[in-house]
Amino acid sequence: MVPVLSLFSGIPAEHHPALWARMEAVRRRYERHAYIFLAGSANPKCGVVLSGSAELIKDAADGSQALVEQVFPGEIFGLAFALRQVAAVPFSCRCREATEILLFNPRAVASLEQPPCPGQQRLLDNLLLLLTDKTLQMQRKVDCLSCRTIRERLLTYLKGCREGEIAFNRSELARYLCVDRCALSRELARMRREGLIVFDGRRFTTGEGV
Amino acid sequence: MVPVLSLFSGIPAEHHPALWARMEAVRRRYERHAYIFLAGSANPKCGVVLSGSAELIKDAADGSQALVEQVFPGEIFGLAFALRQVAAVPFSCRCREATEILLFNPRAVASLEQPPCPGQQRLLDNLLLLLTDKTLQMQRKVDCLSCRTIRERLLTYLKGCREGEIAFNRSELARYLCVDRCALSRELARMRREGLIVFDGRRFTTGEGV
DNA sequence: AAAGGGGTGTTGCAATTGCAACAGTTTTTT
DNA sequence: AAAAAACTGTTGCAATTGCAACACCCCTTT
Repeated sequence: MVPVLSLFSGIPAEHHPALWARMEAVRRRYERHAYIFLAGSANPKCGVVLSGSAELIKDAADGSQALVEQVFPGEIFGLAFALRQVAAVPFSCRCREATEILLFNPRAVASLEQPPCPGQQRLLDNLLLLLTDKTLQMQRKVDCLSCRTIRERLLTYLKGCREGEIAFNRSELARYLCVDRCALSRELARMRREGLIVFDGRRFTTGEGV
Repeated sequence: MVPVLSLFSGIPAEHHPALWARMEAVRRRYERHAYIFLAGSANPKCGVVLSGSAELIKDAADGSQALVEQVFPGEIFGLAFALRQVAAVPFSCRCREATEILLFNPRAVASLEQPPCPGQQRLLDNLLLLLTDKTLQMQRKVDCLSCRTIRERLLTYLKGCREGEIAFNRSELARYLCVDRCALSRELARMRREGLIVFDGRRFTTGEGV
């Protein structure tokens, strides 16, 4: 249970059992390609990835499946929707591999109506930080999508990647940037030809380095 | 100070002064078109609009100024960036009119290192909800930008508007959807001709009603 | 009355993109 | 080993979009 650290960080282990109960936490296993929830679900729970990984998929009218984001161990998903008890989540959550998830009700953590458990305040604080990071991550995505050309989107995306290795394969990258895979491939070749970027598989280097 | 309600909701007025001190809150007035902060600023504070309104602007390489979002009385901005002490905010914040802002340090609210003031826990809770709403708002924007054609972007945007009246004028809408204003205008006329939507100024009606 | 600023709609043209069809590669399954 | 599935790159063509230039409207200022 190592990767839940960020959620429980700073909370002594002896308080965890009571908190789990308070959170209405449930542990679940899913197989590869299994759906944790489908678009349109009401009142989804919030999830933390314990092991494996998942992806949030938004189905478009034209049949394309945009990749909202990927979720890795220690990261959460669905927090905002669970807190606001949204009537219909706008995306589906699918496991990319065999995956273990901790589902819980964040409203129970935020609720001040019952007397707080030891550590609950700290848990709330951790939730705030996790949501903050999600917001920043989403902001980076908006930055990418705000660009009008594939080239700018790509450069903006690469600027946000510290390491040379990106988290997506080609078709995933196209779905994340919401562009046609073939057009992305064409533009990549063009940029390489112009000396703007160097890449091999998932490893990218821009002209400036980094 | 009515519109700050969501931030201070549920907290008795007698606790406000101590909380203000704890938050390092400062009240500021700005004129129309004044900048509250510029893109690239470090460690920005978080703001709540007391009166007036502001907009977050992202400057693109090509000179276009995308409209990240608008902020109205009672709403916050910059929360995630302030909480994470981001080194360079990716957008500027500019007042759309004469505006009063309450600037504060959300880290002081979230900090558990000092003994909490009365009401601080509730304030933290309110912050979490405000950030949640921002996240959902951002999610709607990503939904719009995930669409590849102006028509789909527009329909997605309109679906998210309960009332018939939208919050933007034409050029603001184009900047929000990250499309050329003229192309937007052209597409609007086309959709009207096809009977897809009816509109007059800021008032829109889609084929299905709503 | 004239001038300036800001918002809106129209349109021709060039550039970018999506689409589709295809081929090559690697990986997984049978 | 053969077959199937998945990923990647290429390219012609049609559709959409951005750009630029223009005209019109409304309002405020000079």
